[in-house]
Amino acid sequence: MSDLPMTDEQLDVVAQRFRLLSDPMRLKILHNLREGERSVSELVELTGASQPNISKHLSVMRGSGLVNRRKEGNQAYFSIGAPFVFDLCDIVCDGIRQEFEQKQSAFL
Amino acid sequence: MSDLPMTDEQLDVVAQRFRLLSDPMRLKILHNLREGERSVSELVELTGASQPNISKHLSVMRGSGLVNRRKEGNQAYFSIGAPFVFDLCDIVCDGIRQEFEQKQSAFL
DNA sequence: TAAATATATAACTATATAGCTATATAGTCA
DNA sequence: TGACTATATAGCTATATAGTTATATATTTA
Repeated sequence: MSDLPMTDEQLDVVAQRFRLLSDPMRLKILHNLREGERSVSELVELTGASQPNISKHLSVMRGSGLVNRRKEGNQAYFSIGAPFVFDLCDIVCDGIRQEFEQKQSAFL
Repeated sequence: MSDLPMTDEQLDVVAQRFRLLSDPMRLKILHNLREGERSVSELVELTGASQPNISKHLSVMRGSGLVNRRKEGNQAYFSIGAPFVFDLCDIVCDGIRQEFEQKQSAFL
């Protein structure tokens, strides 16, 4: 988002990206991929979600390049496709932390 | 989002933050606040949205500290409350750009 | 080949929310 | 005071989508 005006189309694309990251289960999946690739069934076990649910989230994220898929036998291994998501999450987490600190300090 | 496991509550908070940024009109408002504070009616004019719509978005973003409000007489001036949102947008925009370049290069 | 396993998809339901219209609230100025 | 302006909110509708169950597809193995 530069200082230049942005078109509505550009804003839509960016908003859609943020929307992908606005679901706790998708964040949970991404978090579990942080250490390396995982099969669908591994992610099902790690997250506690249903298999169709996980497959759907992976499909959506794959469509935007957020994750990659590697098929091996009858399994599908997914991995992080856009490492910058962790930068985003770190920034958000820092922001949340700072906000808590500000709220805390208001009571000192 | 560290390497440590995250609780479901933490994931919810982070997801909610991303959700705030997942709407084109809110991004448009934030973009228009980049150069400095604006009144509600200025934002109405700049964005082309309705006044209740703008007020609602501002209210939501204010609730999460994304924008600040300063009242002066009859008017309410809003400004950026969390500058890191622009870092987030820049990262997303870079990611989108890179993706386009990759897709382009696949046709060379 | 049949049975079992892994993943994907379809159809549905429930929920969240963006934007609308109408109205309320609050400040300014005659 | 009353008329006017700026902002906020309430109630509604339409839409998007997360999660479910059932089923399809595809691969492995007996």
